[in-house]
Amino acid sequence: MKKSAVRERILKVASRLFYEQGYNLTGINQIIEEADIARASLYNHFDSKTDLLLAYLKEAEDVWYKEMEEFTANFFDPKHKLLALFDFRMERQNKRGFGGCQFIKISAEVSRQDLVVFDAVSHQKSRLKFFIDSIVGNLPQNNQVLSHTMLSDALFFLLEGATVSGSIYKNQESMLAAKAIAEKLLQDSFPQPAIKI
Amino acid sequence: MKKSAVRERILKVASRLFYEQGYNLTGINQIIEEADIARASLYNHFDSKTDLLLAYLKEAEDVWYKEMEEFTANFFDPKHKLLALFDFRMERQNKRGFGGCQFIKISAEVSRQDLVVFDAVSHQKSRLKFFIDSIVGNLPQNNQVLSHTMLSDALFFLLEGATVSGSIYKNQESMLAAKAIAEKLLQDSFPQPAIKI
DNA sequence: TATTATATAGACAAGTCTATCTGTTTTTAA
DNA sequence: TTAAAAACAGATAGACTTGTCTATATAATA
Repeated sequence: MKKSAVRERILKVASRLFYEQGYNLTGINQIIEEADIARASLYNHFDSKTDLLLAYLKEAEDVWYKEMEEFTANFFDPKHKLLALFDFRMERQNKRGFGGCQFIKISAEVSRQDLVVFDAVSHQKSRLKFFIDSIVGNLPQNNQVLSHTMLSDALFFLLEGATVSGSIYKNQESMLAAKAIAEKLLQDSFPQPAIKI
Repeated sequence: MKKSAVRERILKVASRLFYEQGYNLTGINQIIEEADIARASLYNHFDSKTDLLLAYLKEAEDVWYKEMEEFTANFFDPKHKLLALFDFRMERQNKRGFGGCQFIKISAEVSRQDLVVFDAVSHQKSRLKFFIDSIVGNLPQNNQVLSHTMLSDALFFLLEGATVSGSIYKNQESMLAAKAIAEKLLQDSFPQPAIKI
């Protein structure tokens, strides 16, 4: 079940262009030109531009999740594993010139009625949220300021908010600030004071 | 200095279409059709489609900020004023079918090199951030879990993250969760225990 | 009332877009 | 070596894009 090299080249070029200049601003002509393949080859591997978009989203999710798991696998302590998520996204955004989240970007480019695309996007987000939930579940029971449910939500929103903010200001300050907040939220609070009355 | 009614009609229709179906998926033809004006009239009031986009962003920022200030003006206590921000955005997103933030959406649709557009977007975000900063400054000095600087960042990221998340899942649960977190963060913590040693 | 500004309709240019099709060449596999 | 599969180049359809232009009609103003 070896995958076609042509197909992979198309997908690679399309992924880069969709991310860097937007889906709607990327034409089929540019893709076949930069991938250096025949027009018919593209339509042989993908039914339509929409089909190519869906393949891009699927591929992007697989790669994103795999890389994220690899990155955070170095950390065993739940607290540091969660904090590593901020480093992961910061590093990624640094590499990609602060273009923002691939999935959020696409969801902003397609029609609201495009349920298939929104499904693909929300699928990726739910997967990240589920990952966070599971790590938070391994934290010591409610030693934090927030309940586990709220902490999980908070970390998710901080990651998303900082990614978007960073993509607007084109810098990593947002993510650094978000990580600092997360660190505070993950701190043990209200330690029983070792005071004898 | 009365503004042209035609200009306003163009801007109103363009605003709706840009938001609901995206900037790139909205053609000049559809705008003049739905605004029921002549093509030449559009190009008399706006130099180009890009010019119309910039006018849209400016108008959107003015309206957004005005409505936000009106909404939160009912609250004097800084804590409740800050929490009202979450209600404001939730109400707005409810009305607009959870289409997400107007400014983030546009930033995802234009080329990265489009600095004029990115300036307009970051201007609106900075204005919101500044507003939050000023209210947080009125809170009792560091009675919260987070320092004022971090609290301000946290509230901003929670708002942005929850807006984006809500626009993907098309529901208000994200904003409700974000508000609940904000409530916790705004709570006075570490009250000096009335315990005598 | 005469003049100027603003609106109208609609043709048109010049280009882009996605997708299909024909026919040829190269690669793969039996 | 031969047959099938997959790549190629490139023309073409047909619809759509932004922006310009001409010419006419309406509305505001002096």
